[in-house]
Amino acid sequence: MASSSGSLETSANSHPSFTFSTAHFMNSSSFSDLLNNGEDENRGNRGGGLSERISDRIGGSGVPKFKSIPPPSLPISPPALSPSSYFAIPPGLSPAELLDSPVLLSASNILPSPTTGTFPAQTFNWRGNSGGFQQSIKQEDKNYSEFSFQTHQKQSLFQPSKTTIQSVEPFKSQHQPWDFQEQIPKAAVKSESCAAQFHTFSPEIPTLQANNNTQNNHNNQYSQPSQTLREQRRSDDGYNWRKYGQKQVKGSENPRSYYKCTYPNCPIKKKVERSLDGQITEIVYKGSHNHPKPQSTRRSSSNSSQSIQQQQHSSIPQSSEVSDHFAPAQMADSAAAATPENSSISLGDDDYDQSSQRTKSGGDEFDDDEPDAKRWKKESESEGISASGSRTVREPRVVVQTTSDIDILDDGYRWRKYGQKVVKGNPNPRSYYKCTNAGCPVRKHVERASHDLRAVITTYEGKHNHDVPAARGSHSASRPIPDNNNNNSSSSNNVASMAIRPTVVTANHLNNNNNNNNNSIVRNGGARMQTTTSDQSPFTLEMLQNPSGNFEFSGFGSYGMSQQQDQFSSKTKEEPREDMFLESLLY
DNA sequence: AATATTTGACCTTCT
DNA sequence: AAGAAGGTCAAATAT
Repeated sequence: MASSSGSLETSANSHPSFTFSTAHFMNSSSFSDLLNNGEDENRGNRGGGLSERISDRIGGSGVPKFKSIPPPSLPISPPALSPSSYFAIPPGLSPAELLDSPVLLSASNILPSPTTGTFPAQTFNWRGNSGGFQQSIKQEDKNYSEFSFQTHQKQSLFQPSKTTIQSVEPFKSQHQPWDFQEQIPKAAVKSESCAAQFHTFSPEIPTLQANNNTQNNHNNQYSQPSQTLREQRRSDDGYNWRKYGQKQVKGSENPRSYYKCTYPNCPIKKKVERSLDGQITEIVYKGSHNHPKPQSTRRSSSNSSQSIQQQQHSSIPQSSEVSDHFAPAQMADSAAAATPENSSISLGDDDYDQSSQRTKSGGDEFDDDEPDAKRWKKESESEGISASGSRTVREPRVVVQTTSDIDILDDGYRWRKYGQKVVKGNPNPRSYYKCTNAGCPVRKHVERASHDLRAVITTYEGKHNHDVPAARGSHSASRPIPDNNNNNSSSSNNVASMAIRPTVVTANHLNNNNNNNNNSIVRNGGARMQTTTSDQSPFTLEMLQNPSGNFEFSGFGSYGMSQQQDQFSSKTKEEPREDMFLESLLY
């Protein structure tokens, strides 16, 4: 969900086993730690931190430079973990098997998304070393890792908002499971899409394994710089990319290249770091494609859009099964667009279909790492919200709604998550959303209070220029049209005139905070924002937990598997989870 | 000529 | 407030 990060990683040193872990959000301290770790990750500790850690993990076997992101599993897993939160897959057992296993997700200590109330995913640390190859898919969303994997046919899947796939080049001679045409072998691929929420992932993991067996040969190619960059760019994931920048990032000798999908208006971007010898050390996807994969690629037809379509279709049912909170329209959208989030870790086909990002995840587009604030700013500029600077105003991004990046918030409007970031002063990630209505400039971001995870702070920016979308859920239908920001005339139109006075508002159990909250303006990078906080108690974390402190798995199921929604599931359709867990805090 | 890449400058955010 | 860092732009250059 909104902010979760997940990881799927195989480490060279580890035994041939897979470890799945769930984030333990209930423990605020650990949660904070987790977040902090994530933040560090974003901050660019890439330089040494990760490498060192990796080296440690690999036993100093000379894992070359490979930057970045620390294995999410570490940070995510608090020392004192409930045995139930982890489980190892014995050698010989493939992830696929696990995926089909009814066992899986024993959600524990998971904190629901502030916006959707859905549970952030479970961290999914997957370590395997078939041959000492190390790779990882992790989310940079640092916060919670969420990695989607199918536990059961009807189990929900989680996908990382940001997914990173890392591999260590040193293992050239060893098994290298994934055949990333972009020389990904020693690369880290992560998705920054912020969105990611419940996504299907099932097919991918198995594929990875399969590839593992068949792609050893390909590994060699990675070490061969013969392939031109252009070829690589076009082939890697089936999409066409245009490089628009390159920077030398601090802490690494490897230059980082910035790419944009060449498809018109496609918002996805990716960052690729290559070692001096040209090998990719890290790939970070941000956002999601709003179009199908180009048909013409050097890839085999099997990898073409058709297969993608199929893949997507296959995932849709799962999504629907899993997440009631996704509206039909969203589901449809998800089907139409091949997005990292949707494809999740589709490392399957020879291409790891996207970043498979997430998400974040990032979902996203954002990232984490991504200076969401910056993005926020820039997007605002592009939409004329607050143009500043001499730069040319960019056109509004074309946003494609996907199941992964859209949330229907309790305020009745449809929101698309476009970013997430851990902001200073609060280890909890702030999710960024924008109204999906075409041309509507309203944005909002939601974050949990640093000192009370149950408290959610929602900040609105702008004013809707349209009515509340047709109700897709019973709630919004009957709900009065909220006017975010504008609950009351005085506050509505002129946010700027509002006094900065954060207030705690008790949200209605069903309707929420609806923005009727007392809005207060909060400075946010110059942008005027209205902050609303909901305080609510109907739902508490405790309610979600079983006596042992873990969330009942059944609770999970309710989110996505049943149309009959219980309190939760019904709520999942709308963001009111904010209300659900609310208790605001602001000063 | 069209398209893609390079690269220095600019912008924003964070410390 | 200033500097550092990351991200993006866009003119210049290359293919």
